[in-house]
Amino acid sequence: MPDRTTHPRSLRARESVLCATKELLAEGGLTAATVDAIAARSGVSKATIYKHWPSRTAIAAEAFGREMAAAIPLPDTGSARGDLAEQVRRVSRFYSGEHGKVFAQLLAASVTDPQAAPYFREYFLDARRRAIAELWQRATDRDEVRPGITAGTATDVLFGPLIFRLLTGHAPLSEEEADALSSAALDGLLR
Amino acid sequence: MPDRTTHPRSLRARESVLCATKELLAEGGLTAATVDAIAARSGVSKATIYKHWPSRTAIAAEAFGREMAAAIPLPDTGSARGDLAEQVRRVSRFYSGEHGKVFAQLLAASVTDPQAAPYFREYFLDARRRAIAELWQRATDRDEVRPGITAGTATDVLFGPLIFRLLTGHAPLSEEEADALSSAALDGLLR
Amino acid sequence: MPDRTTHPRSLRARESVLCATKELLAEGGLTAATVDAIAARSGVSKATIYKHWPSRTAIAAEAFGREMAAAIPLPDTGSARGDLAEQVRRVSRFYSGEHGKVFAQLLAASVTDPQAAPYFREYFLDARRRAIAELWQRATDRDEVRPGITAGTATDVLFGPLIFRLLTGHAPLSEEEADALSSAALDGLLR
Amino acid sequence: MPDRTTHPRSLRARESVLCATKELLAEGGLTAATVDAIAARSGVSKATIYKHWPSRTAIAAEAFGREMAAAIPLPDTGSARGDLAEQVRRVSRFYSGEHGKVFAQLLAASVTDPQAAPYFREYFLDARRRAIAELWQRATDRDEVRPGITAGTATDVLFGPLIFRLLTGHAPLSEEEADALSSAALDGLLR
DNA sequence: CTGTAACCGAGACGGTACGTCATGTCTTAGG
DNA sequence: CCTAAGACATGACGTACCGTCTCGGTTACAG
Repeated sequence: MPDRTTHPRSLRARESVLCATKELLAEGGLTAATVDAIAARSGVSKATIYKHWPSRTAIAAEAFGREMAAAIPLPDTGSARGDLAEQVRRVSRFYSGEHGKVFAQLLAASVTDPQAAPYFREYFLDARRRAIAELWQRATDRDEVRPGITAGTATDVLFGPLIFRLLTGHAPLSEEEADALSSAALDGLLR
Repeated sequence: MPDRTTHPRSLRARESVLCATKELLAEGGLTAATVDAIAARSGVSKATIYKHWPSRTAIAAEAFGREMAAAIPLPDTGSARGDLAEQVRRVSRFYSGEHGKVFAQLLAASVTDPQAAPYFREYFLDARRRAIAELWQRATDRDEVRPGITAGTATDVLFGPLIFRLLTGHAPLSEEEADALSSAALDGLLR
Repeated sequence: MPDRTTHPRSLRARESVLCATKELLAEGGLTAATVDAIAARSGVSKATIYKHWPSRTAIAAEAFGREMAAAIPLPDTGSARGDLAEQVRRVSRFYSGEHGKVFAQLLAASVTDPQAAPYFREYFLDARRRAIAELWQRATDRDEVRPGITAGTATDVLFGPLIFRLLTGHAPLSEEEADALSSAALDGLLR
Repeated sequence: MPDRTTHPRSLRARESVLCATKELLAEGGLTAATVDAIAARSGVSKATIYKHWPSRTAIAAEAFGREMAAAIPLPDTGSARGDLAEQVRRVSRFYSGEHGKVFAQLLAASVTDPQAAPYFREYFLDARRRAIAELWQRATDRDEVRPGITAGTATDVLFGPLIFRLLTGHAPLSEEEADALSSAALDGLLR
């Protein structure tokens, strides 16, 4: 976890590193975001980098996650079903774009690198899950959900399929496919 | 893809390599299945190995996939819903065990290593998907499925959530959770 | 040493190999004359090649030596001094050309590869030494030589410097230099 | 060329490598001085080694050359002829010993490996040539040399024959032979 | 304003694995 | 029987990136 040092120099270093990493990720994916490359471009030394993050994957997760934080705003269509379907569509679109590749690489790297997993979770999953939980709460309040289904279950049933496809590439991530998936899933989740 | 040479020496080499890899995977996961380690244990030289497979991940995918091929037999409970729920339970159990870790590493590695992806697909996804497609066909024949839902969609909605949890570890893969997921999913997939 | 098999197939194989090697040497020096390359170009299998020669260097020595056999004809200027000086000039010219590089590589390889040394000696040194010995005999007959100097000594004093320069490249192999060397050497060898 | 970094860590690494290489050369000749072996024995990683030297031959040249630097002290017999003859005898003795084999391997390797040639030249030839040039200067000062003969020519005529014999092994390097060669050569070089 | 202690950049380093290359041996099938 | 074709073990190569470390110079803050 970031130690959020408040020393001004530390702050500057953190900022430079995250910015450089963001650029490198955009240019060549996770492969290009070598620690050496990050150090070279950011002007921050490797020693300093390792004082702030436990591994390269962690840096990448934070850099990319920060950038993506507001990339997918929560929809508000008036109905829970509409909101959730729209959210699936948006996430699918995000995954199928250039960013999707980096996201997949990051997720894959987090499997291998246990030190980075918390970063990935913090900067990607938690925010996303909280967002969905909010939509789910709305739906619950409107009494649209089937009884006994938790927000966690709903999230996994709705977005797990997208992740699955993103990682294996066994099926497309088009809008139609996203709708088909969300439609099937929502039939089981909502009344 | 394997060239399935029928040359007897090639066969022996292939066999040794896959067997050694299987052992290494069992002992230390994908990390331990180094090309050097595989070469050392199998008695097959690195040069020969690289004549048969494009990368270490490809070897591991084939070795592990072959072993896992019959690990999850198709259930036959009499009803489509029962079959699919049971299959989700079995896959979940598989993922949550020791093998699950290796499977996750393999899936993650396939994201990074494009040369290995086809191997992973061939030895894991395709067989599994065919199995599900068969169950789905049974269900269709019994007129239990909701109209317009393809076997592919069903597969992803049922198993995507498991994969999602396996990779991120954000939620457990217990039997109860598996049932909760399959129950919600099946409500949307079947009549 | 070549076993000079007289079986017609063996002869054809030998011929093909030597010819292919000659071409490869001309194109890319000793480096290019890989056993695999020789086998591929000659259409003779590696097993057969190794039945006729003990190592790649041996093949190259024979192939190149055969070609170079008549490359430097013995001069006949009328005087021993003239003949020897001219011979030094010719050998120097040979060394400084494209062939010189290959010759140097071959000599170098023979140092490392003891199996090839006899081949190198047979196809290069012996013929050359015999030629010089002949010139030396002529000189002796004409009573031009200083007493007590053998043909062997003369050969080494005359040509050793050229070889030295060829190998280390520390000094040029121009005609002037050759004349300077032969002049100095001959002053010590002849009356 | 060595970068002669004054960084203390670099110095330590350089020293370890050269020392380990020296030992390996003594034990098994150039063949034994593998980069892997050097790295293993010196405790310096291969990556670091390749940061300091362009090739294994270069390391060997420096390590061996440094050791041999003072192995052949310049004689001072009072006369130029005596000095030079004695020097030829000493060099011949050096070549004919155990070190001679390594020297020959090194010279041969420098032919093949152009990156190592400068190292070989720097650590062997240049020092040696400078030494001879000094003797030659003494001789010139005493007015013992024939006119028009440079130190370079003298060096090659005196030592080329030894190198020639060392490499091809076509004739012995005994003391008598050395004297015969130097005698013949000096008759042509000095008054 | 200045001393001093923390901090930093630069980058060398050991380590581990990678994927490639050429050698010389050995096997198989075919003429 | 000898061959072409080529698979194989061996062993070294040179490269990449990781994460640690050492060094000497800066910076920031306290006295």
